[in-house]
Amino acid sequence: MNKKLNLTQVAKQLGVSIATVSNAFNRPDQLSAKLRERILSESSKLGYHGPNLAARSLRMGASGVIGVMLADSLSYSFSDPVASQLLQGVSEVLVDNKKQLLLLSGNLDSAEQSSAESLPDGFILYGTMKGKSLEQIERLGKPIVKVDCRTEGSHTVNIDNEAGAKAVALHAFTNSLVTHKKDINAAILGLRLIDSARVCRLMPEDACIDSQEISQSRLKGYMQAAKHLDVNIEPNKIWHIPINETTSAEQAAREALTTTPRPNILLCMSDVIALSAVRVARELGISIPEQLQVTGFDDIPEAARSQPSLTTVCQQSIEKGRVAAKLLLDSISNDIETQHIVLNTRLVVRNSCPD
Amino acid sequence: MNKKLNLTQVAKQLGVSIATVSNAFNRPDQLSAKLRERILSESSKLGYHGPNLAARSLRMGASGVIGVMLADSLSYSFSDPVASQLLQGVSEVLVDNKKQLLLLSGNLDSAEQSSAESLPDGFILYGTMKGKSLEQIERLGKPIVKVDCRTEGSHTVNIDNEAGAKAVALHAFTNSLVTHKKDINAAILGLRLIDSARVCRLMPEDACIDSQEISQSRLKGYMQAAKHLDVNIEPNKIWHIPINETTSAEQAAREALTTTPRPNILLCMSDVIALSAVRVARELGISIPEQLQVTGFDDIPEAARSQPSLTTVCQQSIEKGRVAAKLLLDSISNDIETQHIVLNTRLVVRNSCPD
DNA sequence: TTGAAAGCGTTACCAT
DNA sequence: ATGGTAACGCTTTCAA
Repeated sequence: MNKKLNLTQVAKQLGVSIATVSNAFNRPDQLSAKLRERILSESSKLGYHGPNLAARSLRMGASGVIGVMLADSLSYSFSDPVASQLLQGVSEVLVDNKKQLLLLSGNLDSAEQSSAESLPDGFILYGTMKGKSLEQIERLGKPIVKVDCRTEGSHTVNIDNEAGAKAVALHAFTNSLVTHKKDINAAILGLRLIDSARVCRLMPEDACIDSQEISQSRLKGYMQAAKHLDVNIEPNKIWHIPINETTSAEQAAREALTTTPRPNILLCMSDVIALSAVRVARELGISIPEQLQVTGFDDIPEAARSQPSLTTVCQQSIEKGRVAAKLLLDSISNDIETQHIVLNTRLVVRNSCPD
Repeated sequence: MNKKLNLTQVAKQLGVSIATVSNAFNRPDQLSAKLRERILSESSKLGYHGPNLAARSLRMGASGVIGVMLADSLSYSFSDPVASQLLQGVSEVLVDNKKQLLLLSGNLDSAEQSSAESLPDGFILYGTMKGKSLEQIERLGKPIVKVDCRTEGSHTVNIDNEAGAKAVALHAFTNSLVTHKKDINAAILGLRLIDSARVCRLMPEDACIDSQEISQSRLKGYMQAAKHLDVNIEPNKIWHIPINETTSAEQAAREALTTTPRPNILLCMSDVIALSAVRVARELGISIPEQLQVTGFDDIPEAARSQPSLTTVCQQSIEKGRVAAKLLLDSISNDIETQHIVLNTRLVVRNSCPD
């Protein structure tokens, strides 16, 4: 087996012209079907499986590779159910369209990405980028679709966080008033509300900060529901959790559930947080939903499986990925005008907060 | 902003030589630190963020990109907790070493991958590839590390499936005999034991087939434990589940738990299956662990969180990914001799099958 | 530090 | 269908 085989050598071996071999791979219409068949099968036998990507993309200015840049570290993203679902949707569409998937993390210092940003024909940016990677990518002038990040200049795909949060809070509140006939004492377990690496409660001045769009929208939705029913939620009933993982979430839940008077409603900004809260409640001997109602956000698969199953807001993460990928592919090939897509959310009522 | 900027133009703009700019990016030692600083910052200002990957890798024959090829579809892999954990470990190491991650799926028909296989400097192959993609990749002559797939020619990273399965089965069996003082009536919910797309029981002749190495090893482990305690498990007590997802798993569990006499031990070849079985048991009003012991395999995060939590075999998926990635990087730079790494498993005893 | 030039594998265009 | 050739952007070598 020859280690390196290129078009020229293959053409020589097969006794045809170099252009013809190239055409066999790229433009079926430029030669007879028979010859094409022969070239394809023979060259495969020789160990040549198609044009070298680097050379081809250097020449053509396009690679067939799509870059997905994640605001958090790659490694964390794989462990996050919501990011995984997004990637699931994205990869579905990319595979269907024979595009490759290059994963980039947006939290790297600088030119740490070796220079891989130059390869993809377009980018999906998930979350809000911190460093200068965003700027670098934008300057490439290639199509970009941003997901879960509001912005003017690029295509965006978002969900209606505010409406979703409002709906689930309203459900919990009215449920408490009507079914359980008791006063509402709600706490909020919030995700990334302020810029701090620690679990902590908000201060009065934090309540109006616009740190991370998504969480602020959800908070706004909760607050609208509260206002609607004349419920009061003090800043010190709102926890900030820096990262969507069980350890931080459990800590916050433990703090929240050991304050007096103890909250009887826990509005959680993610399912991971809510499931952690349910676990802490069980540890503390608090019964759900009699003594405590817990709501989530996202509707990750585990929310339906867990016991008690979780009342939450379905945000269609997989579909979000599909939509983003389709939009990107479309704008790579068609030069369309900037789109801002907003997907609906849906309230999913389950045991942790039943009717 | 100029859309396309290359080394030559940048050099011209900065009034230095093209070689010097190249050196600024690739060989800090070839010029003064001061000049380098200036070039880096100035060129970034101009909108040039480093050499074009296609050109660079064409010239150098190396791209800094690592390909991870998954035997199942990309989209499925993102939904599978074990695959996600592997990717988590892999990406950790790759990021640390400033390598990029290109995802490829191994179940595509043929040259569907556009030709992206030519880009990576090396490959991690996860699972047993079906099509000819494997062959194609092997012919590239680039370093390959195979994970969860036994083979001679390449580096491999595996776990000791047999020992793990034997340990967990022994635990369940002795637990039943000693703690619950009852006879053992065990069924096995197996993953991909035969080549069929449907949930079904094994036939006597299936029991000795070598379809998919991993599952066969686990089956062998279970059988050794059974033999050791003089327990008999007929082929019709062994279910085949074609894919590691809850729907198939629930169906198999339902079948198994409605046979008479009803099994009091369910040995499941994955945690996803075991958690499904636990759910079905609850639906059917079967109490765990009194009436039924369920064991899993993998130790995915949800196994610890679920209620009842799951007795299982920890296979260190994240670490497996790390090890594979390190081995690959090592063999890319050092030309080492073929290694076959086997990671240990560990029995994790929890509520579904307590002491 | 520099300028010049070769060459990585491809595609696209030309005239044949 | 072919053979020839320029160009894609880069790295590397060599002599200056």
